[in-house]
Amino acid sequence: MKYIEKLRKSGLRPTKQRLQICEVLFDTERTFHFTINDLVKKINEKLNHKISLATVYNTVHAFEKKGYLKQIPINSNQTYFDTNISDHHHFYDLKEEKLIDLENSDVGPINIFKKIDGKKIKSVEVLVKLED
Amino acid sequence: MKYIEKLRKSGLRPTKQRLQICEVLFDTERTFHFTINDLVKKINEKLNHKISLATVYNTVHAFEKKGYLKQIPINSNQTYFDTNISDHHHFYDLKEEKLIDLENSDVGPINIFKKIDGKKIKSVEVLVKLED
DNA sequence: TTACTACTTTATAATGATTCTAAAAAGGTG
DNA sequence: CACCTTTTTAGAATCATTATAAAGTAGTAA
Ligand SMILES: [Mn+2]
Ligand SMILES: [Mn+2]
Ligand SMILES: [Zn+2]
Ligand SMILES: [Zn+2]
Repeated sequence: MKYIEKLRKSGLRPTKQRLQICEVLFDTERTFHFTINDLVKKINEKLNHKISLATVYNTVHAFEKKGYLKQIPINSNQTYFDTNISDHHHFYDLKEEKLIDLENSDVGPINIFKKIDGKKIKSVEVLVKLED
Repeated sequence: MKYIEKLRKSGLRPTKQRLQICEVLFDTERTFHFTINDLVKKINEKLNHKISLATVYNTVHAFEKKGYLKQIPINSNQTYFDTNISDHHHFYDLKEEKLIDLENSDVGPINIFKKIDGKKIKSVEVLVKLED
């Protein structure tokens, strides 16, 4: 399996559950945005059995910490994650409640003129809210 | 009181609780960011009695709907609000877990080249995460 | 293979922010 | 005041997320 090495390199044991979650998350044509609930549904569809909810949470957080997933800041009662870990921005369709990627070429360069002493910029994220 | 008219114009009855919350939120030198919990603490400090939690939630949401408060999208278990309703962006200090305003002059113009059919841009918000 | 240890999974309970409920209180109007 | 609507409130309910702790598994070295 191609994910075994990836997990080992990260210091994560390649367990059955983690490998199966890798398949659901990363064996896709396109990247996508999801909540934990979305992911549990995908797992139940793709596999014919369940992975415990605690494991799904644990795994997603482990993957996020290792940089294989990104969390998207958005006002929702649920946390949104992204399998697209490149630097990029988002549309948020308020009616559909769906995120849409804005690739870097879709957004002009962003200049931040203000500086805070002793702090470095870690990331710059743009959220563009869409209405009808 | 200066807030009575403001509330009346919005179709909100100027109740004692709403006026007191107005004082805590808007009788300040500077705008600020807060969670519901922060606000409850401020109310308990400024006034010598409590306003029920449900009323604080109701009022904040009513004010947000009327445009007197903004919600700031951020990854937190609590919802952050802003008394600065101008178009502006934010630093988020990851260690302090504090928002810092970026005025429009602190950020260069932002160009979004992508369009989605039938959708209009409602807002563009930049979140700049800071680390040490 | 076996034994050992650390890590992982799991069911379940706990937490905590937010929302709901429905009855009491207060505002607006005449 | 009398009437009606809106608002407040305490408390319960909801629900995403995290914690717990016992059972299972992976890695490793004898
Ligand atoms: Mn969802
Ligand atoms: Mn706070
Ligand atoms: Zn994305
Ligand atoms: Zn602000």
